[in-house]
Formats: sequence, structure tokens, C-alpha cells
Amino acid sequence: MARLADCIAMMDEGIGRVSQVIPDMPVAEARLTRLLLMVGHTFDEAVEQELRPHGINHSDFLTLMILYSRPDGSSTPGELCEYTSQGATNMTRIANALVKRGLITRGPSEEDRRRVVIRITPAGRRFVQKLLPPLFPRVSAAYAGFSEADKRNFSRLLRKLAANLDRLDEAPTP
Amino acid sequence: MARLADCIAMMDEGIGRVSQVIPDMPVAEARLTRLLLMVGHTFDEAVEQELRPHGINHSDFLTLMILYSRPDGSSTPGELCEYTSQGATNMTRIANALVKRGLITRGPSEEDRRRVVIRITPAGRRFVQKLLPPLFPRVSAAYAGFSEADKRNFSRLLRKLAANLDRLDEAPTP
DNA sequence: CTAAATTAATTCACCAGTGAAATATGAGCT
DNA sequence: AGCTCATATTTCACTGGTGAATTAATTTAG
Repeated sequence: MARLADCIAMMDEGIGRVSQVIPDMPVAEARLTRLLLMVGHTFDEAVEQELRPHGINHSDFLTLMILYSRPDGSSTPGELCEYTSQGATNMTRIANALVKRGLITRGPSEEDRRRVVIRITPAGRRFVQKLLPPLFPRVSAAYAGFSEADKRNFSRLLRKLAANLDRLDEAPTP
Repeated sequence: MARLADCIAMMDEGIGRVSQVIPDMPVAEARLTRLLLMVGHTFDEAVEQELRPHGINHSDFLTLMILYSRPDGSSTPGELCEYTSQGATNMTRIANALVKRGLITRGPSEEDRRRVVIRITPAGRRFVQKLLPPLFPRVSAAYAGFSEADKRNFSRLLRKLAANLDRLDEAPTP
């Protein structure tokens, strides 16, 4: 696989050339967007690769982590869909897989019987606790050379971007 | 679909709680990573949504854009795989789709007959030129409130991150 | 100069994720 | 109550993407 640096160099040149043919292109913003997508995609791949040996994929892991992070260790498919950005269809599959591995339980809700309550099991908690620590060195290494100010700035800019994207999504349907 | 801001708030709290149970977690880095992945994913969705009406998906579009940005408008499946981070299998499918729509041509290479040369057609160029401009307003809007310094910083930090990820990928196989 | 190893693209079988429709429960209205 | 509308989850059919094996051409080693 090509190094990210090569892909970035190629993208920089490519956008430069395209902008000469299509002059009103927002060049800086296009570059930032491509950069963000490339780095995000690479991060995604790295996570997936780290999880594969444990027989779990990124969305399954994210779902499990949300449950783990909850004070009561439980949620519903609908809520998990919102926070994982997964469709309900896929959440059914994820829940099936995690139930089969004994990491969560799934049962009907008492209050509203349309709902299903999903709860992390003790085995699920142990799984997370065993899985996480080996991830830490690589997570830290990714931000090597980032000063405290860099981290604050990066966080601030990503959050601003998120706020802008939220507004863009809401504008079309007022 | 939940707003990104809600997902982020939830993630901030969740990581806060998890870090109290698992104390040696790199909290700031974990937050930045989740932020990056969430924003990246949302951007991805936005692009996909923008392209859908034109009957083209993100990888097809990216492939076409690389060809468009080349001085000679041509490349090979292998090279396109490297720069799009797609597997060769998928590139075959992408090329099939673009050929069927008449946006590219595919023929054997003169020098090395194992290779295939892929070239953008005039129709492909027109397609890109019609597709791009309507994308610009939303790309610009995503960076609303970014000062010039913010853009420079964001670019610098993403590139540093990319360099770190390159090193992480190379280290395991010395 | 041939034989083995390497490289490029494709095909095939499978996993992950999505949209539309089905099922079932709950809430509101008269 | 009964009827309609909304909500929550699941099922089904399909798209997008991946790994392993296949085919074909080129390079390298003996």
C-alpha cells in the first residue's frame, strides 16, 4: 500500500492542476477536506486492523464501548443507532453478533414493549478491559510531536467543523 | 439522525467515565481520535449524498477526479488503487462502471501487456466540469469561521498526523 | 535460453452496510 | 372503545468493498 505522504503529495498537485482549469474552486478548503478524509480513512483502517485479531469490527466495538461507558451499562437499538451513525438494520446485525458472543444481552423493555433493552454483560466488560490497553501506545504515537496547544487547537477546529456540518444538514429542511 | 454535536457531547462524557475505570488511557488523544473519525465520517456521508443524484459514488468520483487531474488524463488500475486506497478487486468494478457510462476508456498497454491503460473521455471531462461547481458552496461553508491561520494550522496538524501514521505502519515490518 | 519467481488484472465467494417494506406496540383523537 | 398515526425493531433484497485463487505477461536466475 502506498504511503499516505505520497497520496497527499499527489492530491496537492492534482488539486493545483484542477484549480487552473476551474478557477472559482475553493482550493484551500478542498485540500483540507481531502486531507481530512484521507487521514480519517487511514485511522479507520488502523483501528479495524487492531481489532481484527480479536474477531470484532469497528462498529461492533463502538457499540460495545458506548454500553461500557454508560453508568448502567444499557441502551436500546434506536439510541445506539443515533450515536454510532448506524442504520437500524445494521444495529440488528451488530446486536445479533454481540449476543452470540455473550458480550451483551437483549430483552424486551418493561415500559415500552416496542423497545428492546441491550445490556453489556460481565464478559463484555472483561473483553473491553482486556482489549483497550494494548491500543493506547499507538493512539499516543499518532499524536507524537503535538504540543498541548496543538491538541487544543486541533480539538477546537474539529469541533467548529462539526458545528458547521450540523448547520449545513439542518438548513435544507427548515 | 442525531446531530453531530450530540454525538460529540456523548463521546466526551463516555470517555470521561471510561478513563476513571481505566486510568492509564491517553484521554486527550482518544478524544481527538474519536472526533476526527466522527467528523470524517460525517463529511464522507455529505459527499456521498451530494454525488448520489448524479448516479456516482465516492470511490468512482475519486477515481475519475484523479484521471481528470492528470496532465495526460490516463493511469492504470494499479496506480489508481494506490492513490484511492482501494483494493484491485474494487478498482475492476469501478472501472467497469465508469466504462459503461462512457466516462473512461480501458485498453491494453503498449509497453507492458500485463497492464491496462485507463483514460478519461471528453464526456468524462464534461461530467466533472458540470459536477464540481455546485459542490463549492458547501465545501466553503464547512470551514465558515476558520481564519487563515486556522486553515494553515489545521493543514499542518493533519499532515503531521499523516506522517505519524506512515511511521506507525512502517515500523512493524522493518 | 529456459524455469522459476514476480507483477497486473480479473473472477469468485463472502462480509458489512443501506433502503424499503413488514410487524408490532404505543399515543392521540372523537 | 375504536381508528388513525407515529415509533421501534426486524426482515429482505441489493450495493459496495475485501481476501483468496486464477490467468496472463514480464523479469530474474541458472
